[in-house]
Order: sequence, then C-alpha cells, then structure tokens
Amino acid sequence: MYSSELIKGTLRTIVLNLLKENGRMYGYEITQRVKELTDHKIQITEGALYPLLHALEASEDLETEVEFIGKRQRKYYRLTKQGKQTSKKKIDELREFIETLNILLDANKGTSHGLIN
Amino acid sequence: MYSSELIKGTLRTIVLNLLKENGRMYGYEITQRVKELTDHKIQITEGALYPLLHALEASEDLETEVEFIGKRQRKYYRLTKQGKQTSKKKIDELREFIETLNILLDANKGTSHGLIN
DNA sequence: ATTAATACCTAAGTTTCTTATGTATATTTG
DNA sequence: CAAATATACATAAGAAACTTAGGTATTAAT
Repeated sequence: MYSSELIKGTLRTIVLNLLKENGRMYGYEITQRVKELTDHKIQITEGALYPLLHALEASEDLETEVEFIGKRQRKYYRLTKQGKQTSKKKIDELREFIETLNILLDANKGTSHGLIN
Repeated sequence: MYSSELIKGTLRTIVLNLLKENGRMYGYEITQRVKELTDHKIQITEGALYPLLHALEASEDLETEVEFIGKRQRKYYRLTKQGKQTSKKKIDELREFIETLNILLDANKGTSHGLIN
C-alpha cells in the first residue's frame, strides 16, 4: 500500500478508465477490481469512491441503472457520450503527466550531482 | 499546463528529488527549474512551495543557509542525512506508483471492451 | 520612470481524500 | 445455526495539500 497522497488526483481518471474498458461496473466492483489489478497496492476507499461516482453522475459523465440481486441493490454506472470524451481527455492527460514526471525524476542523472547515495 | 489536481501528492517528491540531484537550491530556483524541465507543463506555485519547504525543514528533512545577493536574500535548502533517506523512499514509492498506474491504464486493452472510441 | 523579474512570505478558501459510521442482505465457517 | 465475514450501498466530519490572492522588497529591463 502506498502512503496514499499519491492517489489524490488520479482516482477520477482511474475510475473513468475502468468504465471505458469495461462498459459498466458498480461501485463495490470497482474497489475490488482496482485492488486485484494492482495486487492490493491501491485500495480505493468507499468514502472516496461513492461521492466521486455521484459527482460524475451529477456532471452527466456517468449514467446509472439499478439492478437487484435477490433483495440486494446494485447500481451500475456507465459512461455517457460526454463521459467518453471526458474520459479520453483525462486519460491522455494522465499519460502525459506520467511522462513529464519521468522526465523530472530522471533529470540530472549522470551528472556529478546526486551520485553519492 | 495540466489541470493540476494531478500535481497533488507529487510535489513533495519532485522537490526532494531535485534537491537530491542538485545538492542545494533556493525556492524561486526550484519553481523555475521545474518550469524549464517540464517545458512549462508543470508550474509550481509559490503558495504551494514555500509552506512545503518550511514543513520539510520543520521535520528535519531539509536544512537551510541564507545568502545575500546584494541586498536580496536567498534561502538555500539542502537535504539532511534523514532527508536523503526520506527522499529515496519517496522517489522509489513514486516510481512504483507510476508503474502501478501504467498497469491500470493498460488493463483490458485488447479485449472486446473499450475498442469503440 | 514604469514594468517585469527575482525572491521571500502568509492566509483564506477549495478540492479531494481518510476515517468513522450507518444500514441491510448474503455467504461462509466453527 | 450463530457469528463472522463479505457484499453493497451511503453520508459526514476532519485532514491534507493544493490554489488564489494578496503582501513586501530588491534588481533588471524597456
């Protein structure tokens, strides 16, 4: 598990990407999928996820349909047309940001600085 | 420029890494260096940077020495011994996190899902 | 002379998460 | 079969880490 200040800012994009790849998912499923895909390194908390899903629905990036498994409710989320655009934009931005981070982390490697330790 | 919620959580590591690679730097220099290294894509605001530097000094990861250029003050920061360990830990963590993000972003690519758009 | 750049700083407000809590149903296990 | 765990939703208070907006002062450029 990461000291999770790193997750800040990326959660929204992670969720949008999962929905883009999987068509539709429900909240609990998202938490489990992320846990599984990241080998338990990223654990999305429900306190973070549900408000985010609600916000994305309010902004009309997501739409929902409720299903019942027995008496238990499942709320499925999927990207709207607008949500697909948002998703693409956010994912591209995250990829670019990662590239930029890599540049920053590798800057000055191989100079006389920073080689001790 | 990124819609900068992405920077959240990475700023501390970026600063620690720069100081590791450069030995010592002053605040304004850090803002300029990051701007230059990232081709203006990341712009550290002073309102974020100075409080962070003060916190890192308070936690004894950084130590300072003040110099004067004419009448203008410069406050140089450098990693303490403890700061070098913190820095290494944070940088390793960020690299791992980036790997994990890449896994998440590439998950399910090449399945029947998510290929339209 | 005015504007822009250098160089420091703080405070209020916002966003985005964590932690804690609550409800209810379904499944596993001792 | 009772108790614990897992599934599934939700909200609210508080903390962390920024942004935005302001402030002071010196030096360089137009």
